[in-house]
Amino acid sequence: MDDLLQPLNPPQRQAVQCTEGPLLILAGAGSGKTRVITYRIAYLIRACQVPPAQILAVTFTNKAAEEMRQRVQQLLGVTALPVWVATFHATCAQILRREAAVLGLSPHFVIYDTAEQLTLLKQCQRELDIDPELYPPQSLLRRISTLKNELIDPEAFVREAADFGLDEKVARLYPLYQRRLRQQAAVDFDDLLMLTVALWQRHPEVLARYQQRWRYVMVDEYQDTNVAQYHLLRLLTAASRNLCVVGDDDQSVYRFRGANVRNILEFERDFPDATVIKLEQNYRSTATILEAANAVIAKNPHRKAKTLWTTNPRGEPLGYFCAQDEVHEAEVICQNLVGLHHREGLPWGAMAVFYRTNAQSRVLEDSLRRAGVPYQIVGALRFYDRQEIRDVLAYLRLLVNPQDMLSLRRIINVPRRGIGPTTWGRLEALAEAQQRFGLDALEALLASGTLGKAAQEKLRAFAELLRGLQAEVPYLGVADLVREVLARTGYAAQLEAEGTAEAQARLDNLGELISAADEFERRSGGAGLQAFLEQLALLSDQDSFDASGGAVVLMTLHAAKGLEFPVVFIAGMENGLLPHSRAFDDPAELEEERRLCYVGMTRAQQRLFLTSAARRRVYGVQQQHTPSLFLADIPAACVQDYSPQPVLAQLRQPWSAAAHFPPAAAPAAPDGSPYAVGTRVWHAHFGRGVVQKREGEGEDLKLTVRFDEHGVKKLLVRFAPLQPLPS
DNA sequence: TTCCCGCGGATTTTT
DNA sequence: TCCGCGGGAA
Repeated sequence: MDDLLQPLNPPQRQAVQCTEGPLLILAGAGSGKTRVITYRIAYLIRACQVPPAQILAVTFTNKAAEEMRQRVQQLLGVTALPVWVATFHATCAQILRREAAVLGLSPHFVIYDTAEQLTLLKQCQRELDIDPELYPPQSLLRRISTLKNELIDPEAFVREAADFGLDEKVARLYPLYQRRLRQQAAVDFDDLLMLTVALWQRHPEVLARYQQRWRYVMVDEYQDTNVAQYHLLRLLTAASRNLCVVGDDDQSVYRFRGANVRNILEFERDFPDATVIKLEQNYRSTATILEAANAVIAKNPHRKAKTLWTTNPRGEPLGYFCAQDEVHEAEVICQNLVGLHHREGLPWGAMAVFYRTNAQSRVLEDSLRRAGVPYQIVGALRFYDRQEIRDVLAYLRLLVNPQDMLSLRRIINVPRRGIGPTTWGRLEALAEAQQRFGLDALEALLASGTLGKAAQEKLRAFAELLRGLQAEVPYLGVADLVREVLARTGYAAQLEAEGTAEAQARLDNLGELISAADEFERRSGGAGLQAFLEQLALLSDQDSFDASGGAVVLMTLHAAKGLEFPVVFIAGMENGLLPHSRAFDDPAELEEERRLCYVGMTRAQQRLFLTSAARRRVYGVQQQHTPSLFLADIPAACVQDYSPQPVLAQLRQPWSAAAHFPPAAAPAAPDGSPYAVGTRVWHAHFGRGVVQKREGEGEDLKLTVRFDEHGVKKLLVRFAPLQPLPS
């Protein structure tokens, strides 16, 4: 057994051998945390004789899960292993399907993604006559999502919600939204977690089954868990107490999604008998890269004390370049990629470019394409978000769950079959009146004889089409079902008839969908349509990343978490972008931006390049940007400034305004007045704020301002004691 | 019912 | 800048 643990350093070995009771592994970037988890699983099985089926390992992405399984199997020299390795969401989805009956949920429920949630919420909003201008659906949905992540169900919220403002609206919307979900046998991402917690809390006998089934629980990326996930873990391990969590508070970057750093910071309070092990030796990066990253993250208050060190060589200094604008920036990055590839023989796939926002990828893409550099973008326009794919998937979902009104609505007139809003309105009214949904409602409508002759005939043909497809489900594989849908609905024929390049691209994408279905069938041993759809719904952006590909990788800093590359570029190192402009209002947000920067820097093994642009087009508007304040924290000895006019030295001066204030100057609106959207302002009563919106002009200029302390106000410039802040 | 046009809002990050 | 939605006309 000792030979199994041979490759581990002392703290790693200690972590692996500490198998009983609560265990917190604080694993710094590049300290071999994945290795510790995989060895720990192998050790439990081989040395402690734990049956593999009693082990649960939770990861953040499906990809990470798959990799972990492979590695454990490799360690143990087996080709299959009944260890449960999956994401929280996938695990909960499985549990909910199995236990659906107890909750009064259909076991064939569909999982709605963000776009579908938004569609449904907008419907509810219209129904309740809540003005989308005053209450943007996005904000309402975010609020509901937060509530779910905090395990506050509609009933509870209605009891405690404020009776004014956004929450008053949410208190009306949330119950309706939830009711609509259930009517069509749908759940959203957050429901997966919230419902599983509810299931376990209300049905101790069900919980007991899972407690016995999974006696050893391991969680990766614990810093990114939210309240719901925290409760899931507490419930599940209440009896065994064998909970091992691995994480790094410095890499917590999903606060906006409800992730709660508290979980990791207070693990020791939650589990007073917990063992805590720190992994502080970094095996990934050069000493220079590590020193630079350490210096950046050191500025954050509220961290667990931790000092990463390495025995790796110092390596090259970091490179920094301040470009004129974003096009120039992209070109410089591109030239360097080409240089590294041709002069130093680095494979394209060894290099990655990170950025803060997806919008930044476009300019980079243009440059790379022109230069003939092969690249892959991770997560930008997801394959499964394409219209044609979503259309076909809507058909497939309807076959599994005929109650799904959202999918029905999506495809009832796609391709065109002359069924318009009037008929749909009838269907919706009937659904509400008779509480019958989806195909069921459709057939009730047909039977009611209230439709006109033409509408009746069209609808009948459509219902027949769906019933026909439904009858095929038990007999056909997933790929064949996709082919059937494409053929029988006339979807493929319509695209072929179009004959445009765009239509051809869509057809190609659909071909790829068929391949994906084929692949799924092979790998899953014919698991069926429902499993296929579920896998797609829970796919993450990172899952599309092909590590073996010989292409430069482009992705957001968030997507980069957990990966590593010999060479890393971080573009857009500017105040307003990294840190993002919306983070300047809130110290906690600013800390998160710093962590994001740290995550990006620590992905690099050999070389790290940082770039910024002095001017940048945002929504087609030119903006002046100052270099990121994070750059000032990198020790001078670690970085070389290659800019035509070096700026780093100046940035490090403590009196440098750029290091403390975000935008360069108060931007002026096209009409020359000083209150452009985004301008920071000072109000005699409300204090500091940011202009959100302008209405009217001249004398009547009205501003919507979000104040740091007093929320959103509408002000008439003529009367308000207001002045723009210069920077 | 469908198509077209014009306007407004978005862009932070995502299981 | 671009996309999506809503409203109005054919």
